[in-house]
Amino acid sequence: MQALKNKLFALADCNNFYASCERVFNPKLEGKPVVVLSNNDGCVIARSNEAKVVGVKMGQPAFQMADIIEKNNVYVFSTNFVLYGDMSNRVMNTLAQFTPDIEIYSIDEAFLDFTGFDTEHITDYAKGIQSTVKQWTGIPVSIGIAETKTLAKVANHIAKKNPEFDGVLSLYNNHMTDSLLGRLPVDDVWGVGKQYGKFLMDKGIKTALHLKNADEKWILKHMHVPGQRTVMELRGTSCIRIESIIPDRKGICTARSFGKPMSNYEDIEQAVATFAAKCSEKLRRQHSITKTLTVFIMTNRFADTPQYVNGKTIQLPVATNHANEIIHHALSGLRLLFRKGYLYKKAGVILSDFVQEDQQQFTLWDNIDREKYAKLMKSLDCINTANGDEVVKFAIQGTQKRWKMKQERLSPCYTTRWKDLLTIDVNKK
DNA sequence: TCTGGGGTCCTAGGACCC
DNA sequence: TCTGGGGTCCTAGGACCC
Repeated sequence: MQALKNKLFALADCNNFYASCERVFNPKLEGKPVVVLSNNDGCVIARSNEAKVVGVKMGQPAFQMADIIEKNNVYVFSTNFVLYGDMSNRVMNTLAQFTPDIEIYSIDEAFLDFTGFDTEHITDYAKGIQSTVKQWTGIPVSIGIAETKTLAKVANHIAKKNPEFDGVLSLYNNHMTDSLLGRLPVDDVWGVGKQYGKFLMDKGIKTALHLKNADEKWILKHMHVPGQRTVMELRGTSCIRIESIIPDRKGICTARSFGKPMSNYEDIEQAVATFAAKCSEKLRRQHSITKTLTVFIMTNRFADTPQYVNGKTIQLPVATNHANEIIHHALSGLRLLFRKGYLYKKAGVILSDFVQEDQQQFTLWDNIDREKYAKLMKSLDCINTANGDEVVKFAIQGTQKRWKMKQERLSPCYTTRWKDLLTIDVNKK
């Protein structure tokens, strides 16, 4: 493991990101409990602080909290990924102004390389970033600073949870570090999940400080290389660098639960064709072609009805990213999988085993005019990028979408759809 | 009635080779 | 009777992240 010398990292993380996005264009939500639900309006995936206070739990199924919602006037939203994606771009573009090297780690988080920055005034610098992001995008962020990414994560976590820090905390040369680590439960450390968290607790390693001081050999034995790296990082030795170039995906998956159970083959066929088309589009975006495709279908595992879960993996004769071929193979898999008489709840398509587009290997018997289809795909992507998803699509994808997910509480696409643009009455007081 | 979706990395173990 | 040792590749499964 190679240690990186004299590094300084910041982690900027948006507070309750999806809930905050809903608030930006809907000021009446300010100070009110707001929650955002997963696809299909299933579980809670984001909560404003006020929603946390009234007892809404992360991951809780929506139907189990009808009481809390009613009693506390909780505002509930379906996921609006178009809005969140656009807001994320705005936040990331703003953050990028403040460092030469940024790693967009997730939709609401970025690592910033602060190496070589003036450490004496680093907290003020971060406060400047925080207020700029708020002013330019309306999104509140918290920023943690430290010599390693893991410690920057810790700093961010503490800054977010303790109001006295105003959302910015630097652990660089901070004599409080160990006492703060001593108050942080071990499973709040980045890289320690549920399983390892429980395991460590059972062994008496209950806090981040315990983990920092744990025996390295023992950690290596039980938590392997990633665990060892976490311990090193807690000790201030940087092992995880900034990855500013987004690597190509090694697998691409599009899967959805249906809005209601489906038994009809044609409905599921339309859904699978749509997922396959979506996968191929993601694949083209990174200029890859795929050699392997998996299609799967399943019934509702929570329901008291006959269960069926199955998948089919297909090796493609020639690697491709053309929608027509990917759809064709997905549907031939589906035909083999489908059994009559079940109520299906979810289906999906997974692509794996990629090579670069320009490394295409043709076979002797390939009689498809690939150049022609490549042009077709280019036009298709062009039109859909300019005019919105699925403006042009394949007939097999259907127009009814009886399978479509439930989104009963969708907010407008304030920033990406002309008709959803807000109008402001300047005369009104 | 109602329970998300999309990724990554690492390890162990089996098959196979010389 | 006795059954090496080292390497690679692949896959399944388990852990993690958001």
